[in-house]
Amino acid sequence: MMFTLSEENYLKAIFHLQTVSGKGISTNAIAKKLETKASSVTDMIKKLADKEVLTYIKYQGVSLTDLGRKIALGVIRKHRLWEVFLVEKLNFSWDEVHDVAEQLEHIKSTKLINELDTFLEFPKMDPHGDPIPDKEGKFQKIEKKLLSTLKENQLGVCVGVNDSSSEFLKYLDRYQISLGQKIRVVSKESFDGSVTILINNKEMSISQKIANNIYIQS
Amino acid sequence: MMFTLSEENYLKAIFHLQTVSGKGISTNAIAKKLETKASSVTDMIKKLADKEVLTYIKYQGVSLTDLGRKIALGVIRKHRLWEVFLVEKLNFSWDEVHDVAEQLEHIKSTKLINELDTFLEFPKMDPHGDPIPDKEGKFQKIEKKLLSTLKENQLGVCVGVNDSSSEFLKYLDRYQISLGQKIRVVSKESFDGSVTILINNKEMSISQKIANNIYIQS
DNA sequence: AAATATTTTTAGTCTTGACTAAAAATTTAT
DNA sequence: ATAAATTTTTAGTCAAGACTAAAAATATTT
Repeated sequence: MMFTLSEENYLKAIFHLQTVSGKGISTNAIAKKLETKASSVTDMIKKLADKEVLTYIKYQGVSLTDLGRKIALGVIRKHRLWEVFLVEKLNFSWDEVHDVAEQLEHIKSTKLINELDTFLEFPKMDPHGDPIPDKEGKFQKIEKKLLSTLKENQLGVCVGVNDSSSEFLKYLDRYQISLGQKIRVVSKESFDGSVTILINNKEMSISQKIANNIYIQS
Repeated sequence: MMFTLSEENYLKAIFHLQTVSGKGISTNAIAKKLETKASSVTDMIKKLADKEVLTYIKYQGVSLTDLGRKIALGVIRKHRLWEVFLVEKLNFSWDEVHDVAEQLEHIKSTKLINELDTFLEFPKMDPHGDPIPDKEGKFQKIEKKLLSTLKENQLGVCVGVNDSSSEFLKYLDRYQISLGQKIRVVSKESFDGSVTILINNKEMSISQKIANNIYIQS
């Protein structure tokens, strides 16, 4: 069975939504994620249900089948391996890889992706700290929590980001926040949720929105 | 100006046809090359003429403009660089690269292709001996002739192939013919055009069709 | 120079994946 | 529990890129 670029993007979007919410995914949520209209989503999920990659009950959202999950994980594996390639071999920075990887993830060739995996020496993480599924779709879940959940005086290490947009990543670069960076919470402001942190012995304040998009292991 | 995957394939096909025939390229020739119908070609060349990448006069075929030529060369550059990558870094053999490169050539990112070029150390040839255009679209034309044009007792080196199909390349592998291989013409059969050649001190006979698809420098 | 054959274009249709507008179903609020 | 708001689906369009069948133009024969 073959899947088009659009179909793969739908499966990936639904997979990501599913790992967050657990429940059946609403038409609207998919539309929002893919920046399209709900009516387009209805059209597509009917087609995907026919292909047995998801189950769909009118007015009740969708849920991936095992096959759908497998295909989504295949696309995610490709996306993340290409990101590693771009950063490690082609001098891309972590804020430049997303758009190109979005294209490369749709290249069809099993040999290509497995040889790429070998060439890169089987990386377990992409440049944003997200796990790379293996051939079978298995990946390690790492223990992580949002920076915003740390208490005052707690210390942690940045292990990932929740937002991989170029704007956000550039912001992090400016504040010297990268994967592996040690971060200590100095104080938290209950008024606006902003957090004062200590990085490389420098104190700085970041907004709640930022703190909600940085994953920490502590 | 942005070009779709289909548009790029048309430009590439017309470019290749143009380098052989010199003249205006007929609708039928394009249809044959792209394995599509003449009517589809007419539709597309109208659109490409609107975009000013080719000139088109009804019933008289088409010819690329400088812009069209530039875009075609960009796609060819990408195709050939990816082929080098696949062979040199990912253990592909020369008969396995074509289909994957056909996909990769449409990835849009100037940084990607120029960094890839750097990573590969600016190769001048792809795995089939075809020249790789540089950023400006310039490439070296090498002196080469068909094996079938060599005279008896002449010696030459294989520098390219005219047919990059997997079947043909696998045939060459079986007969130990690869780029750089020294080949001596022992005798030629005027009856069917077949050629007896000497490779690694072994004599073998190849058909005219094969001899017409191997490029030699002598 | 007709007649015939070939090539090319036109006209109309199809599929994919999107869209808008309106109808139907479901939720939320009163 | 009914009204109002929201979500989802249906119905009808549209553009890209392909197709078939037929018409028009060009080439080739005789």
